[in-house]
Amino acid sequence: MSIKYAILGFLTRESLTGYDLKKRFADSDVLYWSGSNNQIYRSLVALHDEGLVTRAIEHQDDAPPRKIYTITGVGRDALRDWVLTPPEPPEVRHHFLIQLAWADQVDAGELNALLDQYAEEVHIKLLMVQEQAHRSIEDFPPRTSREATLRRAVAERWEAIYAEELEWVRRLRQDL
Amino acid sequence: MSIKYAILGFLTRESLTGYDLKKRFADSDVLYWSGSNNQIYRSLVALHDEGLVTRAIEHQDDAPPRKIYTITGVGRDALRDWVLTPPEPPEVRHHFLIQLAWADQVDAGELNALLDQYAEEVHIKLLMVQEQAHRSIEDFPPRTSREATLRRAVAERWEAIYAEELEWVRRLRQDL
DNA sequence: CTCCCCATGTAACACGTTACATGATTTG
DNA sequence: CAAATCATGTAACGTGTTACATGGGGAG
Repeated sequence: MSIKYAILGFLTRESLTGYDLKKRFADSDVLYWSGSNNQIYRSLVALHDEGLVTRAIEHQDDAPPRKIYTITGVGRDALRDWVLTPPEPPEVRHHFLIQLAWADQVDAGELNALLDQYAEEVHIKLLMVQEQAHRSIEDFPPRTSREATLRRAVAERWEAIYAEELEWVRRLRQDL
Repeated sequence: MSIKYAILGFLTRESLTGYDLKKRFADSDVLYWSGSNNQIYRSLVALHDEGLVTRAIEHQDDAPPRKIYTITGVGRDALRDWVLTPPEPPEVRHHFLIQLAWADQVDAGELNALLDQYAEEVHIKLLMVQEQAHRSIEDFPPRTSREATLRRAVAERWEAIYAEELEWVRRLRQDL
């Protein structure tokens, strides 16, 4: 369920090398994969085997050859099919709430410090997704007004997730 | 980062068998692990090796022996230490937002159907976490008022996550 | 001269899921 | 009689992370 479609998504905008894709993933918090070499290069090989991308090899005498991947018609169809697969609710791995659920054993000072630390972390995340949203719109301006609406909605949702988390933890801090 | 502490958490309330723990995980959406046999039985062996739990074997002639696990003092300390480890923001694997980001290729009818399906799924999740929160409080009433506050805060957060997701998708449906 | 960027990839490990395997007792 | 519940576990697989390995070019 899978990074492969995220790669195909990027390739709809432009042809890219594995290295380029790695940077795209590294720059993005909302695409939650680490984007490690292993995953990307393996996925590209698989996508190529399945005929969803083509590979152009640009030989360079003094450096390793650049392999530039381009999405195929079949690839575009596969991406479209994936977009229409039955949607699932987000999987939220909320470590901190599990920690809190067993936090009655710690003393008040430690608990406050924990909440403050958490608020700080969430705040950083919020700033990051906000900045990414701006950069994304600058770097890849939407081509249709519908795409603009969708992209705005996606960005808003990510911002709201962290903004609401931050409000919640601050409220809890007050309540205790 | 890890299921082992969730197991220790359950064991602070009562001694349990692997099978009991499996049910606890299966009943819980917020503890995001599947709670498969493999994970639980392996974790229990590891916890036992580390001295964080003790194992009492209750032999039964006609059935496999029940192995009842009890948390040790060392185990309680380990759990307490874990609760105080630096908190991290939630990891949100938001499949659907990735789908939406590339959804400009589908037609309006399909997109609406997709959003409706998604709203339905999220609604179901919301009902589930609400029901779980009630059951949890009935089955394991909090022992201190501080624990009650914490448990309420945790439950509220889970409900809010899905409630806000639902509002968001309904708003987007209107906007399109 | 060192560090970062470009550009490729492999190997080992950790984590998690599904399916397999066994067998008694209770419920419909 | 079939299915679910109790109770244990193993095997195979899939996914994802970290670390390893190589090597040229440019910036400070």
